[in-house]
Amino acid sequence: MPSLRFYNTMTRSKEPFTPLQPGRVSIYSCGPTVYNYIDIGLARRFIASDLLIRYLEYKGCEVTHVINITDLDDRTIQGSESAGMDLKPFTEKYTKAFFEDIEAIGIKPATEYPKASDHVEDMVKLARRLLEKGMAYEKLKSVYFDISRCSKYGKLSKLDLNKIKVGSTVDLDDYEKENPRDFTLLKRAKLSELKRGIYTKTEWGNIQPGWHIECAAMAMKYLGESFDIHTSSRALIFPHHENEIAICESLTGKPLARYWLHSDQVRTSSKNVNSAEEDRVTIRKLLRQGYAGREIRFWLLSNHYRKPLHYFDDALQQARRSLRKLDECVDCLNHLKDGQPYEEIDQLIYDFKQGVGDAMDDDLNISAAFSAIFKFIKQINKLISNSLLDRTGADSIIGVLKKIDIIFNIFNFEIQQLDPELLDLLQERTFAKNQKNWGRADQIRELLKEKGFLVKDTERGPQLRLIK
RNA sequence: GGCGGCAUAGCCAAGUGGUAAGGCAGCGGUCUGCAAAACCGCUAUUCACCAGUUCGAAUCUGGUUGCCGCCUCCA
Repeated sequence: MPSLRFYNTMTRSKEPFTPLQPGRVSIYSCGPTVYNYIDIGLARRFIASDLLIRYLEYKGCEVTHVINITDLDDRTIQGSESAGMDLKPFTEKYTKAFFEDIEAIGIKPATEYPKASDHVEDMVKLARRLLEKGMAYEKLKSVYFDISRCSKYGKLSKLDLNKIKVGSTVDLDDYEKENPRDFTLLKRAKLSELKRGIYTKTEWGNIQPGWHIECAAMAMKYLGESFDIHTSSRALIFPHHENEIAICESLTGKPLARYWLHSDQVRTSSKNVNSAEEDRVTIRKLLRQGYAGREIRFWLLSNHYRKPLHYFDDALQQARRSLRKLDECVDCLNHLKDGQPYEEIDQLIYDFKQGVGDAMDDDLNISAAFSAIFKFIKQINKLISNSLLDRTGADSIIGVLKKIDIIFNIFNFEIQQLDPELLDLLQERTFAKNQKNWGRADQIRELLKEKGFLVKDTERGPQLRLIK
């Protein structure tokens, strides 16, 4: 895949992408912490990795994708306590919700979804190895990573440890580290956790694994010591990914991931979405507001993954209207009967595929790819309105759109099956119209609207469109 | 204080040296009993500002201004 290039956070530049094994790509994505419903910020992260995976598959790669489920950490423990639930049913509830939500927005299931709670032993083993190597130390029954022993620490975030402000976002008094920059691998379980039975017994005492070692353990267990791509959001570069790298690479001496792809955040009125609870825009909330999953998907997809995406009131409405344009064209193609064969059709299709491929090869340039799609749609519409397309041509176009939609999953190719009752109403309206009984015709139009259908009078007779 | 990102039409946004893609909105037209939808057409002499390099700059260099993100156990 010489033409495919990704922006690698590690090198801060676009690099040609070549997988470790030709034709096979291994990807790890930081997963959700299952203590709440996912919001659009988190959803965007998974939309970005979904686009990446779909494009690699479109290019013929076999992709192994691992998304972890963080079901054992401070948030889930606290969340379950406030909810008055045991940890397991609590996290299971939100894990199930997570799967439902990503399915609703058309995200392909990952190959594996390892849970942190099932891998504590692997984490303890990692900590043990780090201690043996002298990369970690135990203090007051917690195990910390010793950053001073890791010369490459900071290579991903390019932070100069001597210049950062320590303690600006964390209360240092809570920890007994030798160096405030060291991070926790295993931390001593709290009294409340011991009472609830949420702890793991080790040679250092009863502990809770830290977040960084969770991802480190699961990534290496499922994808090996070195894999192709690590995806996540930019906000996690420091300290999370830096610490993951520190843990894994000081044990293996190999690069954990060869490419680091980070998506940017979703912002709501200049604030980070992960702010106050009532400000959180969850996928569930949007679905309840009547937006289709595919509309949410299209919107989340609509800006380049490395750029911030702004959420505003009309954003989803705009996405809906854009999709309508695509649907309308597919609808026309589906119903096309006559017309002249268009001789340049193969060239048109070839150029279109080329346009989309060139755009996506360049670090998944979605704007340029969508531009190519809408330009193509416009050309097709023109052919249709000039009767320059025959059934065979229409079929080829539907074929290429279906192919391209492997990447985007935004088209709707379903041919609508209408209820006979609706068809009767439509027929009655046509009859009324022929009788010039406008009152009755408009009345039926209203009635159909109440049933959720819009009447369109087209050249090939009246059509119904579902209002979503 | 440190590190990084961004600035292109009413809004979103592509474009890293050759004369401004695309979407939404707007306007004009076709169709229609009227609508709606759809389709067709139009809509930035100009890319935050100032200077420089160049035959040529949104694109490169220096500076200025404004906005945003991250900075240790919070995912």
